[in-house]
Amino acid sequence: MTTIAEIGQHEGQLVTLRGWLYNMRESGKLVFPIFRDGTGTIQGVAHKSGVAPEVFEALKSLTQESSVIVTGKVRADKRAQGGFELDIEHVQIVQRVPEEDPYPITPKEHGVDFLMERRHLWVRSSRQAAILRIRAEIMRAAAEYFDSNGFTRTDPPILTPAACEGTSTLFPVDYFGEEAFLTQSGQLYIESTALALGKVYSFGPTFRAEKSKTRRHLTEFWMIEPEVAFCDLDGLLELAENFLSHIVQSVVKNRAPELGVIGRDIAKLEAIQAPFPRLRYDEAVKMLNQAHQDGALDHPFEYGNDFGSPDETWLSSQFDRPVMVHRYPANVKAFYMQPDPVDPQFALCVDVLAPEGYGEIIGGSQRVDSYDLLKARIEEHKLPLDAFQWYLDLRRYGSVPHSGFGMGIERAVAWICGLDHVRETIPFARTLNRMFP
RNA sequence: UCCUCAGUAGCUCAAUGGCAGAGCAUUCGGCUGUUAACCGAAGGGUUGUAGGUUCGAGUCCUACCUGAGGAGCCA
Repeated sequence: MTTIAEIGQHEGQLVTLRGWLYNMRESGKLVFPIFRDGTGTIQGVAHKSGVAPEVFEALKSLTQESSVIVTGKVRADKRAQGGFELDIEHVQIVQRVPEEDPYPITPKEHGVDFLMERRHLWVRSSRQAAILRIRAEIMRAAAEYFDSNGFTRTDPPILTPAACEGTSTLFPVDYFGEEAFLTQSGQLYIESTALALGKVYSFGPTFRAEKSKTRRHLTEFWMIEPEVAFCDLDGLLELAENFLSHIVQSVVKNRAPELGVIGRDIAKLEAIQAPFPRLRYDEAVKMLNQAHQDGALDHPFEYGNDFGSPDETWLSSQFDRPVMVHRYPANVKAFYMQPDPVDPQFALCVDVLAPEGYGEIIGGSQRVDSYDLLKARIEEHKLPLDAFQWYLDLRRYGSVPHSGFGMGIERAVAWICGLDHVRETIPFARTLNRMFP
């Protein structure tokens, strides 16, 4: 018993594979069934004269996605896509897909709606399977980076009593007759574990009931968030660039075959090495205004605003590495962000924009550490002070400068894989119009 | 919530207001090296729903439904 991924180690040997029929071509007394087993695909070959009659008939009768156990000899062949072919000797059909109800996803083109409606089957295709393996590597490497750099993983609750930021829309749930919400970020909770353990991170699903209909939005997405005590904005920028470099280089090193399957330009990923370019908000605004004058952007940028989606897309396409834009105007950013002591109009925050036009994948900041300022901010934003008393405790008892960021896994996967929509980056995407399957 | 576009065979798409079509998939037949194989044949339709205009509507009009792309908001 072996797998297609390891087939190269068995050249000339008789092996048994367990899997499914991916596609089949025939030519007279020859059949070319292509098998997949979850680790890859391989083409089998059988001559009518070379195998037992019942084996040849069984192969000819196979329908797409029928499950099989197939035995054959591994042979290197220049004509084969993976370099190897299987000379079939025997096949056992585990379950044959009936032709009156054939597998619906053919090797030809399909529309988005059709495929999303059959996402439970679509994940079997080579391309989707490769994306899911790369996603898994990104998640593994992300956790590995923190685990091996002195961080402790502390998981925040998913059911929460109130909004963390008070702005985004939350999904309400009935909690024994009281209203609770699905978390939209673990940040406030890991600020408290950071003051307990020093360097912490959280990694889990988050939920936002925003009615966003774009290629960058899901209502349920995974976020990895580090939070570090005694860390300022400069320390956070360094953390972000080292973290991202580690993830991308891990994917290049460990998932090269999958990057090949999806046709990703590996040279672009190899260039993702720290340090990353850093831009103050002011400098970014200058670039945007110049771009508008040059006709690259339709609308002039108004100083003091947050960047719009087209602005981010343009900015991020100007660099071959992620660009870190820092010190936005404080009034367009969240209430918990520390003002810059040099000029308090600006917040000590950062957005990391992925290159090739992918835009924001990380948002973070140094947090307000003064009790009085944080309390004033909560009141200014008309947030319920009572609900934030526990959060204010973190500034009552041993407050220290601390910083953290959040990275959306699906946006990172979309960028690293070069995809044009985040719906393909998660096994079952939850979007504004789709909760099925 | 707003703007734009789309909905015809299982799938991807055609059809000037005038006979409902093709490729792929499926079934049958042919082919001893196919690479989204190819060649021949067959079956397969309440044109998203409800109204309206017209001698005649897939096509024009109205409303609704579903989906897609974008804006805002965000990761």
